[in-house]
Order: sequence, then C-alpha cells, then structure tokens
Amino acid sequence: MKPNYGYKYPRPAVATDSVIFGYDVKEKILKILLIERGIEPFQGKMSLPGGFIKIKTETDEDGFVINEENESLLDCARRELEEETGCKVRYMTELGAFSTPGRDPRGVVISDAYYALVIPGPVRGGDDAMEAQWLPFHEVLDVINHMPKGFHFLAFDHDDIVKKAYYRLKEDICFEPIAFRLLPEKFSMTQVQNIYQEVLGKEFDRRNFSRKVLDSGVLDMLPHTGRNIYYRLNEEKYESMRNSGKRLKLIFV
Amino acid sequence: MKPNYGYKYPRPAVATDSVIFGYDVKEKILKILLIERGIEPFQGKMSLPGGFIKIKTETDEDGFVINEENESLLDCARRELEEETGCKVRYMTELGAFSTPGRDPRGVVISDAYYALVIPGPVRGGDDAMEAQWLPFHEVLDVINHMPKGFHFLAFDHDDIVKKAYYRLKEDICFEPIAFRLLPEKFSMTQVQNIYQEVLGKEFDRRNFSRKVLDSGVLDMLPHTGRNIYYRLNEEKYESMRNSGKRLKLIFV
DNA sequence: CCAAAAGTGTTGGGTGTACACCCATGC
DNA sequence: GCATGGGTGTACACCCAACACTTTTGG
Repeated sequence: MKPNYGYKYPRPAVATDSVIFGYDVKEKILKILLIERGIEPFQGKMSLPGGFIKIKTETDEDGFVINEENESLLDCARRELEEETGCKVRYMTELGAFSTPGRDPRGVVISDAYYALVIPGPVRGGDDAMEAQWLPFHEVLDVINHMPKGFHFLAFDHDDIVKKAYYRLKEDICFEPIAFRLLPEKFSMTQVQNIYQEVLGKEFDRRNFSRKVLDSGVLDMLPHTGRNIYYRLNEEKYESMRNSGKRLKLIFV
Repeated sequence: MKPNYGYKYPRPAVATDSVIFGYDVKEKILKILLIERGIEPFQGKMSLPGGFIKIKTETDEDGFVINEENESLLDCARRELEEETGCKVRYMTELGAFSTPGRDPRGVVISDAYYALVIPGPVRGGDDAMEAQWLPFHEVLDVINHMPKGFHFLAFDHDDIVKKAYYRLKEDICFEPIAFRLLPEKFSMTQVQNIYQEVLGKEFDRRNFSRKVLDSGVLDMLPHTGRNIYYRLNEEKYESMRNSGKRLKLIFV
C-alpha cells in the first residue's frame, strides 16, 4: 500500500494512555489500574492501559489512499480501556499530550493521556497477553516518587503521566462533582468525605464538610427510613448550574 | 522511501495550532493573532498559526527507516509561532488535542492546541504566503459566537480552539501570574487591573484589586522617584511559593 | 455494655468588599 | 484651574473554621 496522504512528511504514531482511578469503599483507599505488559518493549513492567488510535483507510485498486477516517482520541482512550479491562467509565478527561523525544524506544510515538474514574471491579486481561490489576494508588505513587533519578517504575514515561493525573485529580475534585463518580449511585456523606480525605490527604470536620458539599446544591437527599442518610448526584442541577456560568463550590484546600 | 516504523497501522498527521493573545496597552484591549491562509484548504480564510510536527528520519540505503526523532509538541508550537509571526513567546501552555473525525478535509490530522501570551508587535507573514495580523479579540469572539449553526468564522475547527483558549485564559489568569506576561517588564498596577477587567469582563475596585495582587507576593515594587509606582514580576518568589505547594491567590471571580 | 459512627448549631475570627478623600500631573 | 488618574485606610458583612454532646448501631 503506497502512502498518499497529501502530506509527504513522516508521521508519528499516535496513542492514548489512561490513568484509571477507582475507590475501594471497604478499604477506604484510592486504587489505580495497571497492566503488566506481556510484550516488548518493557515486557513484564507495569504500565498504563492504552493503545494506538484506529484509522480506517480506503484505498483504490492501485493502493492509493482515497479516504481515511479516524476515531477521536477520547473514543480511542475509552475503547482501549474497555478492551483491556472491561471497566465501565464513569468519568474521563484529558491530561494532555506526551511527546518528549525518545519516550518510546520503538520510534516516534505521541500519546494523548487521560484520566478516568471507574468503580473498581474484577478485571480481565487484554488481548495482547496483558494482565490488569488494581493496586493501592498511594503505594504506587510512593514507589514512583522514590525511584532513583533516571529510573522509572512504570514503562515509558508513564510515571510522569501518573503524577500529572494525580495533580489534576486533586485540582478537579475541588471544583467538579467527580468524587461521586467513584462511588455507587447511592452513597453516604461519610463515604464522600473519606474520598476527599484519601485523595487530598487531609482530614475535614464532619459538620463543615457536610454543609459545604450540600450547599453546593448538586446532591439530592434520598428518602430515609432508618437513621442513616443517603445521597445521589443530581446531574441536572449541576448542568444548569454550570450553564449559568457559575463555578461549583465544593471543597477548597 | 518505504515506511517501516514497527507499527503497520496507518498514522495520523500531527500538527499544533496556537491561540496567540496580546494586550494592546494603548487601546486597553486584548488582541488575537490570526493569519490569512494563502493556500488551500480554506484559502483566504482566517486561521490560527500552526503547522505539522517535524520528524527527522534516518534511512539506510534500502530506504528503511532505522531511526526517527521528533520535536516535542510544545517545541513544534513555539517554532511554528516564531516562523509564522516572529513574535517572542512570553508564556505558552497546552489546551489539549483536537481530533474530531473530519476536522481537516485533507485527511486525518490531529492537532494539539496551545495558547500563548506575547507582547504584540509588528508581525511578518510566514513562508507559505500567509499574512499575520492582530485583531481585537472580543470582536473576533463575537463573530465566532454569532456564526449560524454549522458555519465557522475560522478555518478547520479553530473556532472551537479559540473558545477553549479563552475559557482557559479566564481560568488561568485567576490562579497563575500570567497577566504580567502580557505587559512589558515594568508595569503599573492600573495596567494590571485593566488586563484583568478586559479579560474577565468585570470591573474591580482599585484599592481591593491592588491589595489582592500585592498580597499574592509575586510582585516587586520598583524604586520610584516620581509619583507613579511600577512593579515587576518576581519569578523566584513565584517559583518558591509554588514549590512549597501553595496555590497562588490572585483575583477570584 | 461499650465503642464507634452519625446526626445536630453556635460562635469568633478572618477575609473580602464597599466606600471617600487627597494629591499630582497635564491640558 | 480644572479634570483626570493614581495613591491611601477603615468599617461592616459574610463566610469559614473550630468545637461538644446525644443517639444509634453493632460487636
């Protein structure tokens, strides 16, 4: 097949990588989904789930490309995540492109990175003999942060991607109603508070915390017969609030 | 030249596009640098400066690629900006990748978008018969926002990129010391306030504004003999503050 | 029966906001 | 000399953080 794309310049390979966060309600810890690479490069090393963008090309009988269509990078990231782990994505957002020269030993590979929130569940390995597993996030981060200069825990530049994802998660959780995406539909205020404390690494006063979160106005209180109160995220309220240009006030640090 | 990259999948073309903001101190308005496209597609239309990532390939005598090296996307964006406009970049940050299928009529082109802050000056056209010019940003944004559904003012999906850039600029200016990058090294508090008012579209009280900005601690007061006081950004103070994990407090909306 | 978790209000301090006057410069 | 722009301080209001006790449930 002869390439005939209109540009004669060499093209980079383009992939996505995703940092998948899950919250273990029982253990009250944040987890990260990593896969053990079954193939080179970095065979046996841990890495983020990800893969290459799919482009469908139509060629004429001479092999010239007459049409090509891509999936969006977000779709690519979501598809790779589904394929490799079987998790259902509750939230997904872009971190940015990673393009440092030499980041992939195979050649020029640019990766658009994402982070996603899911409810952790049993994971299945992907197709290319990779095995996915949930690991305690803070332990993984500690390992990453204590690697000697020049060494990496994860394959490629995934250490950097993880650090950026955590930075963004800490930022985003203060202004966007994403903590609830780490919990089942119905949750208690204590569970919400535990997530914030686990993610931000700070303790909060129960009363003040509860008041702040409820004042944001995005939660519905579910009818409760027993003593305990449960809540649910009200997407419409959040959407209308955000459409009115107001920034959500959740927890400030 | 036969492609032999290790991946046999078709690759997208990868480019960067940059939203260049400048502040006209005399007219007290925000400006945007656009170029008039000299070539198809969208010849004659306005667009953002940008271009394709450079990849150097080494091939052996049979034309097989034995080594390839890319510039980073940030370098690409900076280079394209320099080449096409001659402006000196004071600040540049990523907006994210744009990859909607069909965004470029020529084929699959993924663009990593950036926004940059520069001091507006005389601009020269680029090499491919493009002409750069500074336009009042809010007028451009108005045009974009009033385009009929399905029509675009700028080429490609650059309308979307501009909107995202402005959204980010409004966010970032509240938390990062970037407003000063739109001004000469030495500036007055009034100039700073004018930028905030122009960017955020709100008026501020002089005294409160000045106090807030000075309380942030990132400005040095320059020795003044006359009546007027001038300031300068102290990068070290900002860096040490940010390294201590504290978030900068500037102007909140 | 005891321990641990969850529900409930108030108060003090700090931070942000509103506001008026004076002085210097330039037209 | 007058108008404009730039410099300066205070008072009030609101929001946020600190805090103790009671009740229920589960072991």
